[in-house]
Amino acid sequence: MSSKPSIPKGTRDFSTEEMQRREYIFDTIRQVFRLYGYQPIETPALENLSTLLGKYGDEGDKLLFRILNSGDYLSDVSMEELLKRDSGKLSSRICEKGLRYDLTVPFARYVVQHRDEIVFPFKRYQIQPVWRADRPQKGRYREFFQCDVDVIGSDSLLNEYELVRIIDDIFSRLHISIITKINNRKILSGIAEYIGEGSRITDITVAIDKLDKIGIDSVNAELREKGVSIEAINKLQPLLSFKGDSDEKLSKLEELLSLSVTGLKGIAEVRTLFSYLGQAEMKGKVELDLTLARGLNYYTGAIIEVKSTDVSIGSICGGGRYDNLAGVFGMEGVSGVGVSFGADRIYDVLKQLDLFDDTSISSSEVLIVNFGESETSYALSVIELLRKLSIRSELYPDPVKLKKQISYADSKKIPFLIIAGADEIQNNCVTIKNMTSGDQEKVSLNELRSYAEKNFKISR
RNA sequence: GUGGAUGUAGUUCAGUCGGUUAGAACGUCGGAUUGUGGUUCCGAAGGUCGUGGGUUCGAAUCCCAUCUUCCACCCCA
Repeated sequence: MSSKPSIPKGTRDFSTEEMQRREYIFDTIRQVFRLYGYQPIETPALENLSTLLGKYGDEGDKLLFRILNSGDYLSDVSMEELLKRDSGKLSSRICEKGLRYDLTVPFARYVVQHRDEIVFPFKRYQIQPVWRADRPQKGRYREFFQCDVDVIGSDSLLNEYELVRIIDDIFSRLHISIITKINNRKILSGIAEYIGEGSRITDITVAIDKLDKIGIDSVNAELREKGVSIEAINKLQPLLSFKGDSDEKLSKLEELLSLSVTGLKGIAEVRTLFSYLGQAEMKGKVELDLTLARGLNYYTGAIIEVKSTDVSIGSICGGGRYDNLAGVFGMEGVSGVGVSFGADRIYDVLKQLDLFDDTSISSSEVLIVNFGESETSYALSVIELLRKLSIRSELYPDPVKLKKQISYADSKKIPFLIIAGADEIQNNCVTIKNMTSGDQEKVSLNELRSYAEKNFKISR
């Protein structure tokens, strides 16, 4: 009966080592968010399904984890409904809550719900797990952490600029080289208008989003399958094969889309954004990518996606501007823009590139050897002193063999050992062993404080 | 949700055609060394062969189901 315990598919335990690395990622991201003036909020893991459903398209609705009502959840369901076995309908009768699917929709809900308390423009960040009932793969989990930054209540393109700047700042601090791809939903609308298929923008963008992956012929085949006319597809071809830098692409676009008000507006927005970015000292590359569409149907302006140049793992950060999201919750005319960092994928990238600095992940700076009852009070006075100096220290809890205590320090990468046995106590000193070099020296209690301040790392 | 691969000690992996007691390396633990780790030497422990059924005199090996992980779609961080 006692089978090994396990955790649900696509979820993970994080070891102490992994957590220290993850916290390094979260800390880096959080520091940068704060540096740019964003403030944290949190929202519940559970949302009402009415908040979540219909915001991510049909596909998204399928991937929502639904939570069974508590108590006698079938009490209101008739036998007739049960016998119909319509699981879609039935689930809406017996589930009224779901796990959040991303942080943007709960944020929109938060903004609408707290509109009277919020000072606009509202700059917030949010670092929390989200859940998707997706089939797991590498870099794809059912529970994963997103780190969102958004500013809501401002139309200014300075916000887009700021987000791209944050992206560059974070990834350069993490030493990940990236390419930030930028597009604009208005340009995509313009293109759809230009080829005479204005109403099919979603089908068109989803298809051309795959250009990189499946090639131009397959994209055209998919468009035809979706019912886009051959004439329109032919008209689209030159746009898909634009060459040159972002400026050149924009100029060519401007000619082609000269009759589309929306398209021209998108071009102007991208131009402005690139002119801001031109003044910044950026580490990573930024480019206009007309094939960047992204699935989410709420983007209305800028679309942003970040990829690692060294590891292929899908996007590690993505986002854009959404004018209508708060409108879904009854608050019109409030525009927002934001991006989301995928902490778990960033972890995978750092891991694969061997970029974690594991030298700083020891639990303690100093281990004090435990010799037994009669030496304990001496050891305790030493550890009190060290901790007062903000030096991470631990006393080995059991008086086991010295060999064992030293190998404990070794395997936990603790850099210093303090040995205080009968000899040291008699001479009012301690023996300090440097675990890296193997050297050891005697230091008197009087000098311990200055020795510690000089040689031991102080924890923040 | 569709299609395909995978699973053997804590870890990475061997395991012949279905045949006796399932092996190795690393790691762990003990000893050589009663106050000195990371090197060396000696020794030991550790397995329901993912799980459940089936075929067979006999199954890690063949068949079915199921779960996990991974891959390609779909979609996405």
